[in-house]
Amino acid sequence: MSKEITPRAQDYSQWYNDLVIKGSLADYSAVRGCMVIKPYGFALWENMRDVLDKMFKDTGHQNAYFPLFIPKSLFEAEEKNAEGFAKECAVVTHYRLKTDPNNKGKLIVDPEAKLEEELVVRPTSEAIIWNTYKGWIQSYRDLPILVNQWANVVRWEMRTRLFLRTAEFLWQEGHTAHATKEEAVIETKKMLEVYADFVENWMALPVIKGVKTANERFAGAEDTYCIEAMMQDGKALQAGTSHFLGQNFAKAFDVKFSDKNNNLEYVWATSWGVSTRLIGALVMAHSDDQGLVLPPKIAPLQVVIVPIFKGDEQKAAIDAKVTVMMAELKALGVSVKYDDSDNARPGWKFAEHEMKGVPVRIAIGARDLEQNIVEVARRDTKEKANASIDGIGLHVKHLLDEIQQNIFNRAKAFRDDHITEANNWEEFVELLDNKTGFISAHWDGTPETEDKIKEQTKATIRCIPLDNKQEAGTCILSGNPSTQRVLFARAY
RNA sequence: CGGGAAGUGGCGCAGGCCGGUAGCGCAUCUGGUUUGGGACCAGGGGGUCGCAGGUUCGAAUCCUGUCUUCCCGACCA
Repeated sequence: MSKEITPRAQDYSQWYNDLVIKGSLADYSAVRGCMVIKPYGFALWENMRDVLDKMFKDTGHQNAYFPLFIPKSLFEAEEKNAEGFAKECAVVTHYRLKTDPNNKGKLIVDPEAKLEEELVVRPTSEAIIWNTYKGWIQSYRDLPILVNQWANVVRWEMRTRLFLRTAEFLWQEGHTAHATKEEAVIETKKMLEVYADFVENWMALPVIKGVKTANERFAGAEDTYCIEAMMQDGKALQAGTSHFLGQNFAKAFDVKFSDKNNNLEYVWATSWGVSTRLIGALVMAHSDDQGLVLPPKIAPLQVVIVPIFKGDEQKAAIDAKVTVMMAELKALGVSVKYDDSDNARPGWKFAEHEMKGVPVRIAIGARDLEQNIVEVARRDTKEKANASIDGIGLHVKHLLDEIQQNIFNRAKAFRDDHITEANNWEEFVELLDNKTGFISAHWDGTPETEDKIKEQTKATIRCIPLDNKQEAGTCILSGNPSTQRVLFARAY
C-alpha cells in the first residue's frame, strides 16, 4: 500500500485528504457525502467528547436525547431558522418498502405508505427541543434548563469534505432556557469560553473569540458568538458557535413562564455546538508532510515503544525492560503501546507512527540496553535524543507537556504572523492575493458592504473580536466612518 | 447544482482510441534469510473491470442511463 502523502505545498486539499485517509481517521463510504469514522479517528473524537462532556457537566449541564425526526410543522415554526436550513434538509416521506412486482429481488417505496406529515431529519434540534420545553416550563422555578445532547445531524451539503463538511456529522448541541435576557447572554458567553478553553488547551489550537455579523449569524439567533481558528493555508475555520436566541424560539413554540410577580413572560434561550469538524481543524492546523501531528492531551495514543533486536535473546531482554517502562508510564497516566509485532521492521514502524501522529516514540535496542538508555523521538519537531531508562516515566510525561505547549505556540505564532491590517481597498485586495491569513480592517457595519466585499473577493467577516479595540477609521470599501476593525478571511 | 477528472484483485495504476475472455507494482499467504528510518530471495492465492441496460458471434474496451469520489465554483458548520 502506498503511504506517501501529497506535500502541502503541492496540493493542500490533497494533502488534507491523504492525512485523513492514510492517518486512518476516516474513510469514504458508499453513501453520498457521508464518511466512515475509523477506530483511530473515533478514539480521537471520544477523547474530545469526554473532555467537553466533563466541562459541560462542571458548568451545570445535563445530557438528554431528543428525536432524530422533526415533524415538518414543528420545523417550520421558527421562520428564520426553518428558512435558513430548508435548502439542506433530508426529508422522510414514506415508512415502508415493498418488493417490486416488476423486478424480482428488488424493493420499491410503497406508494401506499406515504406519511401524513413529512419528517425532517434534524439539521439542528431547536424545534423539537423547544416544542418539548413548552411542556417542561411553567414557572420561574423550572428555570434555568441546562441541557446538552450528543447526536448526529444531517445537512444535505452540495459539496462535502472529510470531517469539514459531511452530509451527516456528529456533534453536541446545548440548548438552555432562562428567565432573563441577562442570564441567557451570560450563558452564551460562558459556553464560548468553555469552547475556547477546550480548543486552545486541549487541541492546542489558538482561536479568536468574537461575534458574527448579521449576515453570518445562525438562522434564528439574535447574536452568534464564535471561535475562529486559522489553518496552515491561512484560511479561517469556524471551530465553534454559541448563540443567544433571544425569545425567538419561545415565541415560536409559545413557551412562557410565570415570574415571581406572577407575570407571564417568554423564556430566553441559547444554543451552542461543536462538531466532528474540529477534527478537520486539528488535522489542518498542526500536521506536516510526514503525517498527522496530534496534541498529546487528546491523542488516542501518546507513546509508542519500538524494539530493535536481532534474535530471541535480545528480544527477551528488551521485553523485560519495556515491561518496566510501560508500568511506569501507565502509572503516570500516559497511554503507551509496545509495537513488537514481527511483521514490520523498525523503519516501517517509525514512518507509520509518524503518519498517525503519535506524539512520542521510544526506540530501544540491544546497544541501548548496554548503556541503560532509550532513543526518544518527538513527533512535533522530529528531534531524537537519548534518555536514561531510569526515570523515563517522568521524562516522557514532561516531554508530552512540552509538545502540547510547543504545538500550541507554533500554531499561535503562525496565526499572529498571518493577521495583517489593511487600511484601504488596494491594500486589502493585495493582501488577499499575496499573503494568506486574516485581514484586520475597518468596515462600515452594513450588510450591503459586507456582501459586496464577499462578492468581489470571496472574503467574509469571520468575526468582530470580543474586547475589540475601538478606533476611528474609514471602511475599506465604502469609505464611510467606522469605529473598529473586524477580521476578514476566506473560510472553510 | 454548473465546469473538469476519475471508478479495473486490499491499495496505487496500465490496458480502452483499434472489441477476442485481464496485467504490473505494493500489500497478502508459505518457507528461508533479516531487523538502528518504509528489507531480500523463492513459491502461491486473490479481480464476472462501480452498477443497470443496449449494440455484437463475442464488451474492461463501443453506446445510453445511473451511482460514487476528487478538483474548481455557487451553498454551508
